[in-house]
Amino acid sequence: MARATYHHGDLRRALISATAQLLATKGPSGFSLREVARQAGVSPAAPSHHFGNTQGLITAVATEGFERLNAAFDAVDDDLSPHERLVAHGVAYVDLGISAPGHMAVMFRHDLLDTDDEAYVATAPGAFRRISAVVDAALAGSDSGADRAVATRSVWATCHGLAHLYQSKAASLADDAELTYLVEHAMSIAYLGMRAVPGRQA
Amino acid sequence: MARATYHHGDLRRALISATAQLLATKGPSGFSLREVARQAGVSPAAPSHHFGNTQGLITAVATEGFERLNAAFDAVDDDLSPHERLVAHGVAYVDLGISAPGHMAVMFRHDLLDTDDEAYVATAPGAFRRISAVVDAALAGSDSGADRAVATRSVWATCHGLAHLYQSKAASLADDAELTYLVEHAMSIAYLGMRAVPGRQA
DNA sequence: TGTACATCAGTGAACGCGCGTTCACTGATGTAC
DNA sequence: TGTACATCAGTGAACGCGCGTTCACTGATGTAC
Repeated sequence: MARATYHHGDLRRALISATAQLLATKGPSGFSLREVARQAGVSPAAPSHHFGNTQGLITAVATEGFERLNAAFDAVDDDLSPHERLVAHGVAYVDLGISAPGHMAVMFRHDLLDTDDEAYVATAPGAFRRISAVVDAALAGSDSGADRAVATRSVWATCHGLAHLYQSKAASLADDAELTYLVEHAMSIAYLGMRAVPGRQA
Repeated sequence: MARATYHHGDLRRALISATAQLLATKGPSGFSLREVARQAGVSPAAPSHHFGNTQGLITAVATEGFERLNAAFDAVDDDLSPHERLVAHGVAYVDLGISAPGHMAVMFRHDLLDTDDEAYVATAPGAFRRISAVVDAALAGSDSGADRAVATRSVWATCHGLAHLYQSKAASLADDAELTYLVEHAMSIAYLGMRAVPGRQA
């Protein structure tokens, strides 16, 4: 990856991409600033120049991951039923784990992130808010006694757990299609279950 | 932590404990063999002597984690209803995340483990089998169309996600009691949901 | 009970390595006139 | 259009550090007689 010019052009983006790729293949433990620089074909000092330190670079990757997740959520068809929308959001979540494993690997690693970073703070909470809205819609019109905050976190945890187990190869899933099948059914179980919680009248 | 004798007595156990504690406070990225040796008050070469390398030590911690998880599952009262047993298993799972965060931090980190390790192989799959049995019991007697393998993994992922979000402080849970409350309701949602899946007749 | 000796568990100094970060620098780019 | 100069982006050598692992060693333990 030899550069034609002395200046790179868009080193910031190149470093983020290289980091995501490195995280996907070696995981956070196998990651180093020097290795990223090597992969980007750039001197060892260059990453510090752009991101200050490791934490800054990891945070930039995580933020990009949340941007993609929010975009995927927003791309879900408004005309779907609440049930279908919940399923679609679950699928979007684990799809990110498939298509951007490097990003996913650090998005919730608060030990590696600078959680005060401006761009991160502006992006990350949006994902949770979107899930929350979908769960609200799923509960609307039912006489379910389910606590909305609880239902939201339960859905979130289920998506997160599926993506995580897939990523750690702990779920012994044959392929990506099986994961999609799995999350679809898991979201249906969540939908049916949260609506079936006995209400006040019951 | 000065030793009275030249021989430690039970260095193997001491190293595992020190590792678990270190993992709980600094996470896997902040862990090193030398630091563990330091915490155990032992020379830098001692851990290698017992576990070969980092992977061996981490695998021993993970295996101990699975032993505890299996024991907690087995301690669940047989006389409970299937619904209650499912809830109790979920609680047992996240309780391990609370009481043994260091163990939990590595139990599914296949990138850090030697998954061919004899003790690990003898222990780890048992946890999944126990959850599987509880889900089977929860579905028994219903005309649910839910795929058992799917329901099992969904339950597993939900527990895993809750424990993980709690551990990474991503779920902004006030305290341990709130996590327990959360998992109880999440398991109820799963129970009700998996039984509500339309069957063949529907 | 006492002695000799084999085995075992942990030592500690040493090694080479990759790391993050620094700093004076230099080549490229953009702007003013 | 051409020139001077300021700004910017990335260099590359150097630093000190903590790491995992090695290896000859030594102190403690256990066993045989």
